Amino acid sequence: MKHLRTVTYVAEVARAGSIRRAAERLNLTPSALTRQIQDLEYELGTPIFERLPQGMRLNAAGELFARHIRDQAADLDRVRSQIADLSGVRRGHVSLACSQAFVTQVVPEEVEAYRARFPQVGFTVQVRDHAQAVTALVAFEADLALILQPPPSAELHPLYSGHQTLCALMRRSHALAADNGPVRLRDCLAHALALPDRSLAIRHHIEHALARRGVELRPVVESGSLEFLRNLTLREDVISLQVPSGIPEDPRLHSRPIDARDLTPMTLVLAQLRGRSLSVAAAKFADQLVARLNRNSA
Amino acid sequence: MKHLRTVTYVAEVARAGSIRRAAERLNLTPSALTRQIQDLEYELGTPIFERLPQGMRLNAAGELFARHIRDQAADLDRVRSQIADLSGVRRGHVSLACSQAFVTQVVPEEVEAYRARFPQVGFTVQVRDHAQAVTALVAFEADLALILQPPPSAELHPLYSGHQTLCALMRRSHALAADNGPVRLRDCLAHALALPDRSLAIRHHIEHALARRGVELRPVVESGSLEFLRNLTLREDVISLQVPSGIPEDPRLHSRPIDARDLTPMTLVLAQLRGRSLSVAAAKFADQLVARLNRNSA
DNA sequence: CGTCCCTGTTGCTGTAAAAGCAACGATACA
DNA sequence: TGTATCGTTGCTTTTACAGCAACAGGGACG
Repeated sequence: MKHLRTVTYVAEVARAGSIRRAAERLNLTPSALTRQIQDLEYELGTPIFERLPQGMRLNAAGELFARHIRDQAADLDRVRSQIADLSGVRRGHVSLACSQAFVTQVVPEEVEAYRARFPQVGFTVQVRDHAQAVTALVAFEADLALILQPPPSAELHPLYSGHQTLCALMRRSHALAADNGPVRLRDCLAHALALPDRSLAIRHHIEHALARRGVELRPVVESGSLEFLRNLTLREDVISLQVPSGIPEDPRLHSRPIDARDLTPMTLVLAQLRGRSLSVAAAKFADQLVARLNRNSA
Repeated sequence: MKHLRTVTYVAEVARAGSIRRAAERLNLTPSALTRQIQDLEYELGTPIFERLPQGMRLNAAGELFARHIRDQAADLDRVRSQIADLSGVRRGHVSLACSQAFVTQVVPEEVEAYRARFPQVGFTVQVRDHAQAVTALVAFEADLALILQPPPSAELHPLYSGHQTLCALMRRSHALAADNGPVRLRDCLAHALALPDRSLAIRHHIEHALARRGVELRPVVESGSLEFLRNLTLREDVISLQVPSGIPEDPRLHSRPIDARDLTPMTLVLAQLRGRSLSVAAAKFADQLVARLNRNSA
C-alpha cells in the first residue's frame, strides 16, 4: 500500500543490513533510500540505525520502531481480509508452518477443501520442526502452526490439542501385517527398522521412551523424509514408525498402532501466535482444520 | 508523521462527515481530498465511504479501516514514547479522565510530582463521570481513568482498586465538629445538607443506601460542583458528604467518616482500556498514582 | 603504505504524485 | 425554481521523490 512505502524501506534496510543491498532488492538507488531513512529519523527525532562501516544496523529505538512496523503491517492484512470478507468473496492468504507428518494427507486435503469454497484465498505451506515453527510464528512468517510435540512456549496459543498414537508401518506382505490390533514395541524392534532421524520429533519421542528401559535403537535405515521411509517400506520388509495422520490410504501399506503400554501418544497441536489476531481467511481455515482434527480423533 | 497523511485524511473525513468540512479543517481543497480517498478506496478494492447527498459516511468496511487507523496511531504514539524514554529524557503526554473528587488534591499533587521529575511530559486532565470516563477511554481520548463506582465494563482494565469511606464535611464551628470519630448518617440528616447532585456518583451512592431504608433525602443545597459545596460549608452551618481524597487540608474544615453501618465504602478505581498498551509516560504515571493510592489507604 | 572495494552521503536534475483553481452535475430545501 | 449544499473532474502548479554522478570514510590485501 502506498502510505507504507517509507516503512517498508526501513524494514528492508533492517533485513538487508545495508542501504545498498536494500536498494537493490527494492529496485531503488541508494540515494533515494538514504534520504527516506534520514527524513524518518528526523521525524522521530532520533536515529534508528547505527551506521557501521559494514552497513546499517537497527539500534534500540529502531528495534522498537521495526516491531511497530511489523505489527502494523500484520494488522492491516487482517483488516483487509475482514473487509474482503464483507463483500462475500473471501480473499486473503493463509500461511501455515507444519510438521512433515501432515504434508501427505491432512494439509493438502484441507487446503483443497478450503480452496474449493474460497478460490481467492492463497496458501503458503512451510515444513518446519516444532522449534522452527514457533520461530516462524514469532517472525510473522506463519499465521498457523500444526506441529507434533510443541515446545512449551508462552508465545504459543493452541487452537486445538490432541493425541496421535504412533503406528508401525509396513507393507502388506510383512510378517507383522497379519494382525490389525496394537503391536508391542519389542515385536517391532525384532525386525528391521526404517526410522525418522533425529531432526524429527517422532524419533525423539521413541528414543525418550526406550531410554528409560535401557534399550538402544538400531534402525537399518534412517531419514529426515517420512515420504522416503514410506516408499522404502513398500520395497523391503522394514518397519517404520509414523503418526497415523501422515499415513496415506494405500492398499499396499499396513499399519498397526503401538501398544499404549510401550509409547505414550504424541501431542498434536494447531497453534497461532499469542496476542495476534488472525485474518478472516486464516481464522476460518483454522476452524476447518480443528473440525477435521476433532473428527479424526473421534 | 508523513506516511500517515492519507489515513489522517480518512479519519478527518469520517469525523467531519463531509469532504468539504474535512478539507477546511485540514487546510486543503476538496479536490485534493476526494482524490486521496478515491486512491485509497482503489487500493483497498472497495469503497469505504457512503456518498450521501449530505456528505460522506463510513460504511462497514470503512468502520473496520477507521478502527485500524486509530489503533495504529495510538500504537505509534506508544512507540514514540518508548523511543523517547530510551534517551533518558522522558517525553510524552498523559491524558487522564477523572472524577471531580480528585481534581482538588490527588491529581494536581501527583501531576506536579511527576512533572517535577519529567518536565517534558504534558498532561490533559478531563473531569468526567464514571460513564463518560469509560467512553473517553474507548475513544482513545484518555489513557487513564480515575473514577468512583466504575460501571461494570469489559473494556475497563483496573490498575488499582480501593475503597473510599464517605465523610461528613463541615466547618470547625459546626455542632457535629466537636468529635473526630465516625458519625451516624441519621445525625447528619438532622442538620442542613449541601449535597452533590445526581450527576455525581456520590449522590447515587447515598440515595441507594437510603432508599432501602425508606428515608428521603432533603438537601437544602445541591450542586454539581464539589468545590462549590466545600466553599459553602465554610460559610454556613451545612454538612456536605464527600470522599476523603477530595477534601483539601484546611484548618477551617472538619470531616468525620460516616459510620460503616450506614454507608458501604465507595469503590475507587484507576483503569485503562483493556488491550491497549500505554505509553511509557502514562504507564509510569499510573505506577506513581497507584503507589500514592496504596499509601493513602494504608 | 597505497590500492581497491565496500559503506553511507550529497548536489543536481528530471519526473511523477499531490495540491490548487475553477467549473460541473446532482441532491435537498425553501 | 432558485439556492444552498454536496462530491467530482479537467487543467495547472507545486512539491516530493527517484536517479545520476561524485565524494568521504573505513577495512582488507598486497
